[in-house]
Amino acid sequence: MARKGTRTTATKTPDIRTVAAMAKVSIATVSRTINGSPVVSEKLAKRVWQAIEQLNYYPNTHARSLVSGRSRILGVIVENITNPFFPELVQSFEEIAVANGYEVMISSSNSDPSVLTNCVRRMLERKVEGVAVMTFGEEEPVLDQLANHDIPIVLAEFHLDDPKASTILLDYASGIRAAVEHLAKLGHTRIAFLAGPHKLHSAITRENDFRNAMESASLTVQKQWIIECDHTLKGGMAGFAHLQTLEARPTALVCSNDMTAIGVLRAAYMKDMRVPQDLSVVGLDDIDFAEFTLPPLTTIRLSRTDLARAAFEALRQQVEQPKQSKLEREFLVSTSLVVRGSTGKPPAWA
Amino acid sequence: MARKGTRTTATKTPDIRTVAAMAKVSIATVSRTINGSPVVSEKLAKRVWQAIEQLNYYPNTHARSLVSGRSRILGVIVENITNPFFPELVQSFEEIAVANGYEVMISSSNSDPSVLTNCVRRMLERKVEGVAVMTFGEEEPVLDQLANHDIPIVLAEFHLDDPKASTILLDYASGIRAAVEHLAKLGHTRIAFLAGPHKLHSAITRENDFRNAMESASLTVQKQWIIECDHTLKGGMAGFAHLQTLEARPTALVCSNDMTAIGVLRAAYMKDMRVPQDLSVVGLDDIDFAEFTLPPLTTIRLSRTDLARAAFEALRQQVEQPKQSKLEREFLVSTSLVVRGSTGKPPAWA
DNA sequence: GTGAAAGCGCTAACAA
DNA sequence: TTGTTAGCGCTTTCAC
Repeated sequence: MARKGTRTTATKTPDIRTVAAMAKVSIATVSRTINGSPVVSEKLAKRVWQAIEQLNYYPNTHARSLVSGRSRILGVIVENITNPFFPELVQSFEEIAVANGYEVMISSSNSDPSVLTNCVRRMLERKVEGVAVMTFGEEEPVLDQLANHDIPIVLAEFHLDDPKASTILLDYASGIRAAVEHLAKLGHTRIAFLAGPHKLHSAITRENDFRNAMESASLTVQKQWIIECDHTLKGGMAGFAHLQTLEARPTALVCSNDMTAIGVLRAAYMKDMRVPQDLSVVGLDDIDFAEFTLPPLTTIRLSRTDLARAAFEALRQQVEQPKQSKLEREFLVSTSLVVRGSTGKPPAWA
Repeated sequence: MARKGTRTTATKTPDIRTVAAMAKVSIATVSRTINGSPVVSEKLAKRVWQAIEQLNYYPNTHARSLVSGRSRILGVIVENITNPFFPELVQSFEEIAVANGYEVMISSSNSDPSVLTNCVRRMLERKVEGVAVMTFGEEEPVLDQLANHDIPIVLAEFHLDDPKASTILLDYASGIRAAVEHLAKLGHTRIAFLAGPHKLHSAITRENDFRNAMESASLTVQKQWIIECDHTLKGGMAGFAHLQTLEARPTALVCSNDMTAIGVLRAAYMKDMRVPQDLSVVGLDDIDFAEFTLPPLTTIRLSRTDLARAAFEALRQQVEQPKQSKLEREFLVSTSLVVRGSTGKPPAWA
């Protein structure tokens, strides 16, 4: 094989045998060298690495996975990668995973159970070693599928009573409290909350956290100022419009997510209301775009990097040294306030 | 890894033998059934599918790839998935690929050659059947790597003289011409262009297309109104600021990308200039956020769906029936104008 | 420390 | 039409 001056002729892709032949060792030695086995003598290892380089050889991961039983692939399921919340999450997860020698398989569920089922199937076929389900409330359909296969799984805000399953808890309370305190310090007392859809577990949590934060700040929550929106731009616009119909109006607004806040910004702009002079607005998530709105959005940051790190850590632990204790399978990700330009003192009339 | 006859306890994940045993057929029949071979009798096929379902069996793609020599994985390299241009591209590509029985491996180069090299290596190890390099101008480092491995590759706006390489050409001209005509029709004659960094091939193309469009519209291009920015928000703000220092000012602005336009929007807002009353602004890309700016951005849409479709098609053709002709390896993606709220009549003073 | 050889789960000849 | 069998490229005993 190693004949004829090892130039890049139109030969076949080199395999472990090609390397072994060129380095004049057995394929076992090549394998050991690649996998960093300490028993290989330096001399042979050097020859092997040289051959590998010269042949431009890459080990075939399929063969590797097949024989070792480990694919070193982790799956990530998000609701939709075009939702601005997810790209950064995916990116961080991938970086961490790759740095730790894992490959990542990404899929969007598009909030469609059949799509979800299908992408879990694909992941199972590729023999992923663990799956991070970052869909925030559409988990049910995959649970059985995954659990049946005894694969480690980590869920955001969802508890699964299975020793292979971990949970990531999001601590919205701290960020929401910081937001309310920030507003209170500016002089606001009339604070409204544009909630998310009540079918979402996380939306309800956020709303409750808001109530608690108000109480902590000795502020009164007006029932009519808590409005259920739907986490979209249009929802935010509608929420704002509804608030405008009220006799008594708030001077500040905390929104259950950034898109809602951006909707408020737009609706206010169209009504010639100035933010923050006439109305202060706070978002939640800190999507990349929050910094580019007019004015830049003050928001409660939910760090996607932290979330990704927690998800990866949860999975790795389960893969490498399964934790029996339920507590050990729980991870907490916190939130924090990012003050930008959409909050200020309340208007004079208030 | 001792072989223990054909055990079939519920503990281990079922393999093709398990299915064969349960369906009382040979593993070849199971394989044929799964792969839709027409020779299998209905009766046996039914038994096989039943066993598959009952066992919750998923074929192991690693074994499949190994023996068939086909991984059915396509690689996509983007510059950075958190760049708003890419998520939709990735999403579309994945949808199309999955619908056609391919899996997708996504990687970000982060504009770092060593990261890029590393992710190509990982793709090669996973034996991808083709790679779409959507980095728009950072291709060089991967070219040799990929070309040496004789793998189909498709590049955006980059020609590679290799029978395995296809190119996607982006027709900015049509969209830019539409934008200039739209502006001209509104009454603008004083139109500036905030260009991208000249090191980017595509930025220069866009600038030239703008000049041509102006000429076609019988409008004069003022040299001082063509400003090299850097495709970022800050760059757009700086470009706007520079324009303000000029004696003669434009009434409308075409930007080389959306982020630049958004920077202009912000800078104008801070200077209390109203868009579009005082200044009309046009972007390019139509990132998801363009529709959420204040005012919503009129922009030249570069369809990521079309781009994804072209990239997949190029790859598939090369994988399934390689095209020799250079022309057949070229794909064109066009652009179009999306009129929103950031363009209007020129101000009275003009 | 090194090599020979037995499979990992599957597909594709080739037989029957 | 169905079954038998030889590998795909690699890791991992087990000898030496």
